Parts: sequence; C-alpha cells; structure tokens
Amino acid sequence: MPRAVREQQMLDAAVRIFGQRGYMAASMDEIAELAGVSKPLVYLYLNSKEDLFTACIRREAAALTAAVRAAVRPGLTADRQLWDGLRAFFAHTADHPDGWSVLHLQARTHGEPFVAEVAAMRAEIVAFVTRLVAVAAREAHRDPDLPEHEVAGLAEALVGAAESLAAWANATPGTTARQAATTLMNFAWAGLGSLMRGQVWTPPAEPA
Amino acid sequence: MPRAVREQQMLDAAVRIFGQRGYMAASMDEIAELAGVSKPLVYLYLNSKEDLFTACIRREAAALTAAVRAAVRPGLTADRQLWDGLRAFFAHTADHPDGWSVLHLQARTHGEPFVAEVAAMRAEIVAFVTRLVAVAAREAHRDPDLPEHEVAGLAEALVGAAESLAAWANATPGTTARQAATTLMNFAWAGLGSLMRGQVWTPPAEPA
Amino acid sequence: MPRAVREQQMLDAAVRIFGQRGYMAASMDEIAELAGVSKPLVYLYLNSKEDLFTACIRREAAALTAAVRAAVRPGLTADRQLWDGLRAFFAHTADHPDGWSVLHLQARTHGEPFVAEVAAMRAEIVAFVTRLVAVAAREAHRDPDLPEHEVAGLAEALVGAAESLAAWANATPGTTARQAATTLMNFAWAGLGSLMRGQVWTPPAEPA
Amino acid sequence: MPRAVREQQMLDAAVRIFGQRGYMAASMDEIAELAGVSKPLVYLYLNSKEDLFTACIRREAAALTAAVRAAVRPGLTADRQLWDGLRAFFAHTADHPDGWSVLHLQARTHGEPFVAEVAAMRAEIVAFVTRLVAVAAREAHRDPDLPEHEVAGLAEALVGAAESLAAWANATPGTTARQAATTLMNFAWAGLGSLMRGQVWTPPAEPA
DNA sequence: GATGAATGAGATTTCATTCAT
DNA sequence: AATGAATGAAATCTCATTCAT
Repeated sequence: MPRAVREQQMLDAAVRIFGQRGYMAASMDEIAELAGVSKPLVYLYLNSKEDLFTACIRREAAALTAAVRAAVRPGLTADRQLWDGLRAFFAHTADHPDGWSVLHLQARTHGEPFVAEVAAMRAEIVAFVTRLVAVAAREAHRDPDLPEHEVAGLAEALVGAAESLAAWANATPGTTARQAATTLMNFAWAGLGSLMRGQVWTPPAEPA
Repeated sequence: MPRAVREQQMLDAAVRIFGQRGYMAASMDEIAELAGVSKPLVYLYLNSKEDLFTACIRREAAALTAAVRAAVRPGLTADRQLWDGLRAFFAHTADHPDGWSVLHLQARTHGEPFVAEVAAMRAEIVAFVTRLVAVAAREAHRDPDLPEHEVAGLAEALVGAAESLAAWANATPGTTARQAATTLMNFAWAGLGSLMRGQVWTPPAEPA
Repeated sequence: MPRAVREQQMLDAAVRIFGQRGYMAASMDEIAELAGVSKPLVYLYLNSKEDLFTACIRREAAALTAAVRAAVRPGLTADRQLWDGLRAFFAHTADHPDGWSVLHLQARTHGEPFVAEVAAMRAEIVAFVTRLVAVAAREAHRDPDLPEHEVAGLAEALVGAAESLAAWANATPGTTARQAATTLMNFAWAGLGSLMRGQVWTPPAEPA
Repeated sequence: MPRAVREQQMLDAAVRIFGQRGYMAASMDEIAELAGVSKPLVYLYLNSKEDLFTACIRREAAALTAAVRAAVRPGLTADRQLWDGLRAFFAHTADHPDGWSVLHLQARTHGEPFVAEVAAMRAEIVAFVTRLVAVAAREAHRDPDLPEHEVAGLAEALVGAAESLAAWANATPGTTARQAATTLMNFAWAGLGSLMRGQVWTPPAEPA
C-alpha cells in the first residue's frame, strides 16, 4: 500500500483518538491500532507524537478554512458573505466533530507549539470577519469610523460566539447548521447594524 | 496546622499546576512539592488525582459564580444586571488566570466526569443570562415571545462571546475588564434590542 | 532499608553489569534485578542510565586511586614508591575486575562525558608517575634534564604498559600482582636507569 | 557495480560508524545510508550486524598487521626490526583512526565473539615481539635464558605501551609517528638491554 | 540485483499510588 | 498526623531484521 494512503489513514485515526481522548491521554499504541498499522510505521512516517499532533492540526485547520472559503463568494454583500461562511462553518464542524475538538479544545490546552499552530488559523478567520465588519461599516456610511481596537474586539466576540454555538449545536440534537447560523446572524447582524447607526450602549458612570 | 487550611494550600497548588500544565501533564509530585507537603498527605486528604482535579473545578466554579452573583443586584434593569455581571466575570477571570484555565480549557478536554462538572456551572450562568433576555423581552413588550430554543441559542452565543473575550482581554495588554464588558454590551445589547423590536435577519431562500 | 545502603547495592550491581556487558548492552532492568530492587527505585536514586554510569566510574576511580595512594609512602626512594604503587594497582585490578573493566574498557568507548570522567583519574596517575620519573632523574644527577615532552611520553608508556599487564595478569592464571609488578619494574626501571645515564637509543637516519 | 566493490564501500562505512559510535550505538540505517545503498542490500551481502562487525574487525586487523609486516625486514638487527615495526604501527593507527578505534576500543568491549577475533591479531603481534626479544637475548649471549613467562610479560608490556602511546600521539597535536616510536624505543630497548646484561630489579623482601 | 514497506521486541523513563512506621 | 521508601503499569521511541516485488 502506497505511503500517501497509509499516511492519511494514520491521520484519520489520530484525529479521532486525539479528538476524543486529548493529546496526552491518547496513546500511540491506540492510534496505530485504529489505523491498522504497527507503531513503528507511525513513527517512520510521522516522526513523533508531537509531529503527528501538529500534522493533525494542520490538516484539520486547512480543511476547515477551505470549507469556509469555498462557501463565500467575494462579490456578494457583507451580510450574505457572513451568512454563507457561518453556514459552512457550522456544517463542517458538525460533520467533523473530532477534527473540531482537536482544533478548538485539544490544541489550545497543550502548550505553545500547538497553540501557535491553531492561533494562525484562528487569526485568519478573525481577519476575514474583521474585513466584513469594515465593509459593513462602509456600506452603512458610518461616520466617524469605529476605532480599530473596537473592531478587533467585535470580531473576536463574533468568532467566540460562533465557536460556542458550534459546540452547542453539536450537543443539542435537532439543531442544524442553518438554524445555528440564523441565530447568530440575528444576534450579530442586528447588533452591528445598530452600532453602525451610532446607537452605542453607554456604561453607567463609575462611583467616586 | 488545621486540616482545612492545609487542604486549601493543596488546592491552591493544584489549581496552579493544573492550570499551567494541564490535567495529564501535571504530576502529583509537583503539586505536593508546591503545596509544601508530602505526597501521601495529598492522597490522605484528596484521595486521588481525579478527585483532586474535581475539587479544583468545584472550588473555582463556586468562586467564579459567587463573584458574578455578588456583583448583580436583582432590583435593577436587565441591561444593568448584565453589565455588572460581565464586569465581574471579566475581572474575576483576569485575576484568577489559572482557575479560569482549569475551568475553560483543562476541565473541558479531559473526559466525561470533568466535562459534566464544569457544564453544571456553565448551565447556571447560561440560565442567568437566559432569564435576563426574557426580562428584556418583557420590558420591551415583545409580542409574540421569542421561541424558547432561540433564546437558548442567544444565551449560548452571548456566553461564548464572553468566554472568548475573556481570553482575548487577558492576552491583549492594556485591555481592562471594563473595556471588554463595554465591547460586549455594545455588540450584544443592541442586537438584542433590535431583536426585541422584531427586526430579524431573514436568511435568503434555499435554491431548489 | 536506609537509602545509602540501597545506593551502594545498586552501584555494586551496576558495576558488575556494566563491566561485563558494556554501557549500551547493559539494561536497567537487569541492573535493578541484580540489585534486588525495582527499576523506578534505581531512577529515583540515580536519575538516569548516564548518571548511574558516571556514578560507577567515579566510585571505581576513587577506589583505585585510594588503593594506590594508600600503598605509596612519600618518604621512600622513587623506585620503592613505584614498586609499591604498582603492586597495589595490580592487586586492586585483580580484585575488582568489573570495576577495572568499567574504567579501562567501557568508560573509554562510550562518548565524551565518560571519557572525560576517566581521563581525570588517569591524568592523576600519569602525574604521579611523571613526578617519580623526575625524582629519579634528580637522584641520578642527570644532566641535562630530560625534555618535558619526553618525560610525558615515558610516563604515558609506563602507565599504558601497566594497564596492559593488568589485563594480561587477570587473563593468565597463576600470575600474581607481585609477579606483574616485578616484570614491569624490570622492564621500566632498567630502561629509566639507562636513560638517566644518557644511554639513549638513536634512530637510524632517514633516507632522502 | 561489481559486488566486491560494493562490499568494500559498506565496510568503509561500517568501520567509520562503528569506530565513532561504538558497536551498539551504531545503527544499520546509518551505515546503509553512508554506504549509499539500501538496508536490505547490506543484509544480503553481510548477513547481520554481528557478521558485519566481525568483517570490519578482520579487515582492519589484516590491514594493520600487513602494514607492520611490510615495514619489517627479517634480515636486519632486532632493534632495527622493532623500530621499523613501531613506526609502521604508529603511522597506520594515525592514518586509520576509525579502524584503530574498532580494533582497540570497540571490539574489546562487546562480548566474546569480537574479543576473540581481535585477540587473535594481538597474539600475532605479541608473538612477533616475543620473537624479537628472544633474538635480542641471543645476540646478547644472555645466559641463562630469560624464563618464558617473563618474556611473555615483557612483550605484553611493550605492546601495551605501544597501544597507549598510539592513543596519546593521536590526541597530542604535533606528535609524529617517528617521535612516538623514538620515545618507546628509548624506554624499551634500554630496559631490554639492561635485562640482557642481567641487571634485574630486585624487589624488597616481604615482611613476615 | 535491489528496494519500499513493514514489524516484533525491547530500550529508557515517568507516574499514580500504597505501605510500614 | 505525617512521611520515607518503594513499585506495577504503561508511556514514547528505536532498531535489527524480513517480505513482496
């Protein structure tokens, strides 16, 4: 059996085990067994547990961003782009729960190298959302512009909300990607719209 | 030295080590050493690594919910309650990064018993937020009511956004709890307000 | 059982196994079994295979130099000091063949850290012999002095001859430490004496 | 490429790796790679790691003895034969450090089969030196003859001194084969000469 | 003649956990 | 109440060796 095929089988198995058990609790024995190969072969192809985990992160991150990118058509309006992207995001995470667990849970809890790996992907998504918010602001002729730091915070909040809803949708039976996306669009787009019209929420004055 | 004090010292050490290394990478040796006691004593008081971790989760969850509860005054308006709660949340997570790491990262990545433990706390917070959304709907005389499933999704999204902002605020120097809360209120309250006024975002029709 | 005692038992076992099998072929399992303890205890006390081997080298080197030093009385003539030292050397290596194997064979074949460790001991012995040669030269009123580089080479040769004879004596039944020492003294002291009297061996001229 | 050539390339690589890493630390992978062939080919030609190491020992031993033998002309005086042999020995070991490491260090530290292999070569050299000592005794008309056991010990000591000086000369920059040979001749030949004239070193009487 | 693919066995090391005192 | 001493079990990783082609 050619090497490339075997390697994908190993990554499949590794994503499943890492996603369910976590990085440290996963054992190379178990991964090799699930992949249907011997342990030395895993080491021959993937070098070490750390490299194997990194390879999983990269593959799953690439798959997720590819799915989102494929769904978004740059010519459309900002809200339509966001809607399409969100649906693709929720659909992909629902279809690949172990991959999503690797990216969202496992990779972020096990030390710098992995955190950096997944942070790169997340930064890409946050940048995409930030771009959409800016486009929306332009479309709404907002004046003056939103401060940059504020935009970053908003994008961060939106992405966090999406991540959280992905887990919730997966755990709540009968919740489709379409519904999750609708909920988030209702929540976010109206909020953004209000912001664009200058309707900010003013915090109460601090007591002396 | 009385037992209760020793036990708290052990939990302090355990939260620090678990929060920084993760559940599996943390060693009982290191925890005992940091607590300044011998390992058998840790076992005498806390039984096992699993029990010790569970005790950590419970203590940190109780501390976080207590901090939020103490900040919220039931008599005030819904937005004021949410604002006060968010500020308390961001302040507490910023002040107890290891405890927050245990709750938000570690406990959710290491198997059922711990996931269930932290899910209970999260459910409590989501219920609190859900109550606030319902109150807001009543205050806005919204008619007809938002469907229950939709409210749950909104609360979930809001909590997720808050969790995400907590991590972002901790990682971005110069971002205070007050700023994080303001950003989130701007994002969320305006969105909720629009929703209350019936301004929903309508998804495009599916292609046949 | 107190720690110090157990540690010596482990070193005894380790010297035996290392001496017979070599550093790499020796397994920690075998050493632990011979010492009558579990493997983790060996690691608890001695840290690692490398540290354990280093500890063996140090202990055996200290024992050998102590034996030689104890036998030499500084007040006596140079030839008497050499004779006493050699007898102690041959006796000790005959009594501790595994220790001698560790020092002479194993430590010198397994990488820098160990080579350096045993080189320190050897340097001490070579220095002692060099001192004796210098004393002998003074006693013989040799004039002019032997060049320094030449003295170093002589000491090196003498120590090498002794090391070689130690192995030979151990492998040849019926050869006592006294006999080995006599052979070497006959060989070396006469040679030194001739040198002192200026009877050098002159190499033939090189052909052009 | 003809088999004999390939085999020599493999042995070249093996001697280098064995000489630098030691028998156990050397991996067949590395040897095959350095030889520029695949691992199965090494097994096809040389059978096993043990056989490969044995082949290395035999080749290097043959090369060393051949070099010495080629330098010695039987018709000359005993001291001239010794001098020529020593110079060839020091030159060869300096030119082939990995081969010398295999013979002098590695082969003697890794169990019976290899020890026996190299002992055979050493015995040949000792026999050659023994013959020279006997010739020298005849030339000096010594009477009575040196006891056989004593001659064996002297030859052993001389060979050991040479081995030791070889390592010393290699490690001391600026020391040529000629210088090492001169040092050893001065040390040894004068000693032998004295012995031949009956000037033995008499050990002190044992105390009761 | 030559190799890519594959593995059984065993190496060092770590860790949660328990006695005896 | 507290601990020094000790271990069974399992982790990652390496290596000599063999097929099928």
